[in-house]
Amino acid sequence: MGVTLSDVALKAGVSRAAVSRTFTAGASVSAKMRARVEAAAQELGYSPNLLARSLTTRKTQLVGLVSNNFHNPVFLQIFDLFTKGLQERGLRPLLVNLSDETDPARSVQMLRQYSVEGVIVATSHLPDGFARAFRDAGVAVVHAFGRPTGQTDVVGIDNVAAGQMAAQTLIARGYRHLGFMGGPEQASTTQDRLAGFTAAARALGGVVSHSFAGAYSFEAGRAEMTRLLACPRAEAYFCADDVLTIGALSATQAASLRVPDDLGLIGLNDMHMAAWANINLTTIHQPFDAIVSGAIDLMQDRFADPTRAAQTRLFPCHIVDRGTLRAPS
Amino acid sequence: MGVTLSDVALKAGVSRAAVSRTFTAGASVSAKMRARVEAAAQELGYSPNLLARSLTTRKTQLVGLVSNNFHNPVFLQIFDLFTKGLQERGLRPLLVNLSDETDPARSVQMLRQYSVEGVIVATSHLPDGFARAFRDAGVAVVHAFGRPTGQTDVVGIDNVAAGQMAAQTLIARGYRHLGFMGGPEQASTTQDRLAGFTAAARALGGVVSHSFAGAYSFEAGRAEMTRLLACPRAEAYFCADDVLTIGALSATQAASLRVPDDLGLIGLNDMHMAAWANINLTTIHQPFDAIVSGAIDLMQDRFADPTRAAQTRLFPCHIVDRGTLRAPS
DNA sequence: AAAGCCTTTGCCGACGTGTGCAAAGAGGTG
DNA sequence: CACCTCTTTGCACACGTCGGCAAAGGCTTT
Repeated sequence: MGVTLSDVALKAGVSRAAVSRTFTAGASVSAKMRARVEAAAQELGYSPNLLARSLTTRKTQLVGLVSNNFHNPVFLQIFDLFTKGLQERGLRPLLVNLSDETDPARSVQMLRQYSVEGVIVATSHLPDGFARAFRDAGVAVVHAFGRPTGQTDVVGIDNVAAGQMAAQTLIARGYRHLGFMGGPEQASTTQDRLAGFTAAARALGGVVSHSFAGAYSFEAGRAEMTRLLACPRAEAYFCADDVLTIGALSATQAASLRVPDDLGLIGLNDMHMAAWANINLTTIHQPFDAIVSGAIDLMQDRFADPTRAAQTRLFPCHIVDRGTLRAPS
Repeated sequence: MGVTLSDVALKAGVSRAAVSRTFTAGASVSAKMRARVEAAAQELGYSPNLLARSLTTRKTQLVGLVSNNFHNPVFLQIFDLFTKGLQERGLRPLLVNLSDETDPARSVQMLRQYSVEGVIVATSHLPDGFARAFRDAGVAVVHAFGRPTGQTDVVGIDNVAAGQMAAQTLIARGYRHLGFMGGPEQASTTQDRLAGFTAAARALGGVVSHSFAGAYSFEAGRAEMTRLLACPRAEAYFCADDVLTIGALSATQAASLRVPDDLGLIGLNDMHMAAWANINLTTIHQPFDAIVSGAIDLMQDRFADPTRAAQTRLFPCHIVDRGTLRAPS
């Protein structure tokens, strides 16, 4: 257990440097030497210790993958894409669960202790000082699904535009009294989507009301819609997240209202579940694959040039028509 | 960037060893020295490089968290529990997505190169030679949700017993013609649940048929149930996974059958979604928290004693009654 | 065959940290 | 004050790897 460079060198009867060179890309080794070393390595089952290597190369290939939302099913898709994308590029994700109890500062310190080269934060809300702490330490940090600040690399969608798109779609389908159901009020995604939605709806002659669910979760969406249905209600609602929308849909069905005839619903994300036949949500598709690979690209760009200015990459969304909105009139 | 032991030692005017000792638990340092070093470290923003440390201590605190199922929403719950549990104990999960394209052998090599101390495989099917490769390398490996083999540490449930429980429950509710819908036929979980289900049902005078869905997914469950409903059907089905059950439920509703009056359904897992009001699945609860912390315990036990015999820990399940099965007669 | 060039090889000193060992210091006892 | 013991400190080496440097080797050219 734990066969090293020296063991291989000894076995092959060559210097340790020769072995090192056969395992480092772009080093000068003759074919004969390479074959000899590889034979010995094979026999001993050697492969280089990446942690020891990182000590001299200063490259760990380690990346922090940080999220605080392990409840919204959409994040499983996101983790899937990130892990695959990182693996393809030879990077290794160190997964950090930044749930409410855990102190962000501790996570920052931990990731620095492990010499991660980059950090991807997949959260709508970036904890205070989080990005700065990494920047100061020379660690590339990319905020996926965040709000552009000019200070940090951000990849995601234009949430204001997404809100506008929702409003335009509802108006185009003949709804006039519109409602917005957000997630937590302080979430930047909620704020931006609301701003775009309200502005566009008013510009098109719509009437808008809004409210917030306590979390981006099924239960919160269901509870909030249950509350809304007790009052005079809008004709259609834009819910700022699919899982929220599914909750709202459930409340609507419980109230024996028919969707989309009695009430229209449009979500945002187009997570896999939105396409399930018993859910069948009309929703705004968020291009997760583009966002994820864009985030990794941006991180690698920063590896190459740590001093470049912060960059923002926003990808366009589009409507996916299913069963919770009536057809265009 | 990258302040080291030497920097702190220089600043504090002490030896490097003194600094090292202030940051290693259980080392002999006077209070005065500790204060002095900590002040210097604080000022410089020093914290020890864990990768360099691991070179001498041979402890990385790194753990591989391996899964091949990033589609079943239940795994988000599982990742949540694992990341929290590992973090609490000072261990760091390196997340590996073992999807079909990626070669298991490469993942093994990668994890060994990063000197992980342990590997948790959260999959019903363990790739061939996976466990052995780690054992040979002296890496603790625990198979969560696996089938006991005696070769590897396994934590999970008794799937045969779970199948029996499903059968007993259906019989007790007055169903007599029973169906089993598994996931992929070669999955050990499917095989064991089927075996238990069939044996118990027959012992109680039930009549059993069975079939398999192509995957543990909504679409596969829906497709398989759609097929089943075209033939003479059973009175109630045990679906070997909640997400499969939800697919089956969707197919049943599409066929305008009422659940549980026309058809009974029971799932397995009791994932969060099973409790959603518009799903409301009667299902067998799998105690994920116990399984996850049991898996971490077993891994740490093996850190302490690498030579101990392989151990199996199975936790009991229980029925959670909701809306897809009629009440006991 | 000698000279010149380019490739390949080995030596040695990093990288940032832990730890055994011996020296130095502190504190108590006679 | 001398002696002993226990704690604290510093020195030096080790962990597994990379890479600069110079020596050695191979090949072509004159």
